[in-house]
Amino acid sequence: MEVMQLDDRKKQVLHAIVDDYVSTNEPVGSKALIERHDFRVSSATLRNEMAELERMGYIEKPHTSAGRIPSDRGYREYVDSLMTVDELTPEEQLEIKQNIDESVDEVTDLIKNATQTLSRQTGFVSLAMSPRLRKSFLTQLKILMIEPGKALVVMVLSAGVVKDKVVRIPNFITDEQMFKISSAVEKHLTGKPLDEITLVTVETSVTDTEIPNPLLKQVLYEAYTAIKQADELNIYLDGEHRMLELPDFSSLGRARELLGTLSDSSMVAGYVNEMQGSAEEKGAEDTYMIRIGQEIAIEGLEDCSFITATYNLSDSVSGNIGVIGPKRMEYSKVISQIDFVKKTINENIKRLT
Amino acid sequence: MEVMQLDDRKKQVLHAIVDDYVSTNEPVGSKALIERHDFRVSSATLRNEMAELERMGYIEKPHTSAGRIPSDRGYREYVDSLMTVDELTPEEQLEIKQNIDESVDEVTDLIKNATQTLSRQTGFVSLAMSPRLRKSFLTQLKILMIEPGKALVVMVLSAGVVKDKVVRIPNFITDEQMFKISSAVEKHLTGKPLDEITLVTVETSVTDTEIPNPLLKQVLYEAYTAIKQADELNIYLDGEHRMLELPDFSSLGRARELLGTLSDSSMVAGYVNEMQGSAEEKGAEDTYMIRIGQEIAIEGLEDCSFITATYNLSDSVSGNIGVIGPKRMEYSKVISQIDFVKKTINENIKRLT
DNA sequence: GTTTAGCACTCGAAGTGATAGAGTGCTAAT
DNA sequence: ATTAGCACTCTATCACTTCGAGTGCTAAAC
Repeated sequence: MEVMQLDDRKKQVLHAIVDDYVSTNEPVGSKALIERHDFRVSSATLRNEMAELERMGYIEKPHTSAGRIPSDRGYREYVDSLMTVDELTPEEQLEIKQNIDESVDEVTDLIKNATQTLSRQTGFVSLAMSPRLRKSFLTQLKILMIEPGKALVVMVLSAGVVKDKVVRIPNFITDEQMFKISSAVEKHLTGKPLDEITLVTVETSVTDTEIPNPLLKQVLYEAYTAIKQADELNIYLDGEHRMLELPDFSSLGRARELLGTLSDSSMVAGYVNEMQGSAEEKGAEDTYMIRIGQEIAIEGLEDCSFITATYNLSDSVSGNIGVIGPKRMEYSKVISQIDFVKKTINENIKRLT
Repeated sequence: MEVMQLDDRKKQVLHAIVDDYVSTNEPVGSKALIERHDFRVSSATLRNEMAELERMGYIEKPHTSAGRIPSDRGYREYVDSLMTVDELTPEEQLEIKQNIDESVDEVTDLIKNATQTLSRQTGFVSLAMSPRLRKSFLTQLKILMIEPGKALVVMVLSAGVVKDKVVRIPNFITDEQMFKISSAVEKHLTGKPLDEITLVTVETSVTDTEIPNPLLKQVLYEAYTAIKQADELNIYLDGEHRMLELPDFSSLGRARELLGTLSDSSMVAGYVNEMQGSAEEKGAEDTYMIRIGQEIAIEGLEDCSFITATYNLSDSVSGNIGVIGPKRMEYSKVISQIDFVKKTINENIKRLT
């Protein structure tokens, strides 16, 4: 595993091996390589090159007398410097557009829709993270009485998103009291970003002395939980069953492990969020995040790759959309698909806001 | 396939065959049967009985030299007249209670929670249908302006359920106008069951002449769609991945087919709803619905059984909760599990309302 | 008339070689 | 540096056998 640049021919060979393995799903040998690509050298030479590539850690053998398959490092090199990403054909673009456009008034539905489309198009599992709203600020907040003991907190956020939550309140609170509380809280919190709102902020927003303090406190606490809940991250996964169609997971054991892992969606959500965080630190906001095989720090996804992109609700509010598929995938194709879906989402969001 | 009552010994034999097959997952032969149960006869006699049971359609052979497995009809007989359903043990009850009780303020979350628990306990796919709200009536309806061109319709229904929907409205509508519309609509619709509210009902609810008619109509139309949407049925499925653990679906083909079918949840929803409808016709409201194998009119679920029970939000508002598992399941156990989960749901709903 | 012992028969599951084929690494010649 | 050639390795596959559980049937026993 030396530290050493790949010369041009090695790059060519690695490129060819990845391409062939992706399309055939069979370890590729020196002879097959010669047949399908015209290298101007013999298979023996290729064998030497391949032996070297293996020593360098880019490819590996399933067993002695088989061809080579790319290692994680091989895929990484391929993704980072070998492949070229093309735009989708107009037909492919149209297909995606048509699948998404029929859509609706709410951003959530739009995203779900897009995620489903993405899964159908790629044949893999797709996922979407809800927008990270912590940077968005409150533009409205109303607490409506529903019945004695029950109220609805409605919040409108700067990104045009509406959230609400039913909360329980003391039975004695009257309509008028609640109206007063609601106005005071709204006045105090409007314009504040969600991540700056704390329980203290909420509690100090009402100075009314008519309402018994313990009751008031309880109402404000509930309002606070509603606000915090609006800030929570949600993940949406789609197309898990498609993984069973892939030869990569045709062994029941692998399939079981994979779907088991994916069934704990909160774990995946946490990981995506972490990835996003570290990407933002590096300032690489608007690009893709690609994790291959072992790079994914989730048990059960060692044979998968993970690609996500970022969609934007507004300047400061964004979410992720992406794909989990087998390592052996057409990276450039999938990336352009995600890219186009992301663009379509962004366009539609503009239409909705 | 004669029409004929089973005599006592045949019932005993069928009972034993189902029990053994369910617990061993292997076709059961005459010898094994003798060993495990003390019939006071020889294996040869059993063989004769089994041959007869086969002629009558209760059991079948996977192939010539194998033991017998129950047919759909055999399971049906077992479920209808052979098995006995016991209560869960206190420990099992406790486990379920603990899993559900940590729960929350909203009915939706309660149901989801219970459904997850049901899947974990049975090891099968579980499902829940949202409450059928068409018989519930509106107790409140408010239309809140969010920003020019956008409003939130909030509905409170008799069963204590809150629904809302963001709608687009003409930009020119002012806050005061909207308030007038909202009050008029609310006044007119309060107390009406959802299924009696039509577009006409909504449109005739406002007689204000200040607002230009086309604008008014558009707002009312949007309000109507919001109400109709509240009425929609939703289904929630959980634990699909658990099916891969079952020996019954260890052939990748079957597993693929099953999960593919389940991924179209609206199809399952439609079927459950249909089942519920026909059960209500027969007046058998408060019992279980059990469908076995081919009885399920959904392609891809031929090897499954389908058991659902009914939970109640109020007298006239109910939903379903249940399980989809392999035909080869411990019916009595699963039924008591569903029963207990259902009871727990009902209790918790009382607490919430 | 029902029950039972006995037996020939069937069929899948599991094990065993044997063979073919793809691929490799190495050596020696170009 | 490249290439031809060859010995070697390993898997996949297929035909073949064996084993055992289970059946249906017949004839005897109760």
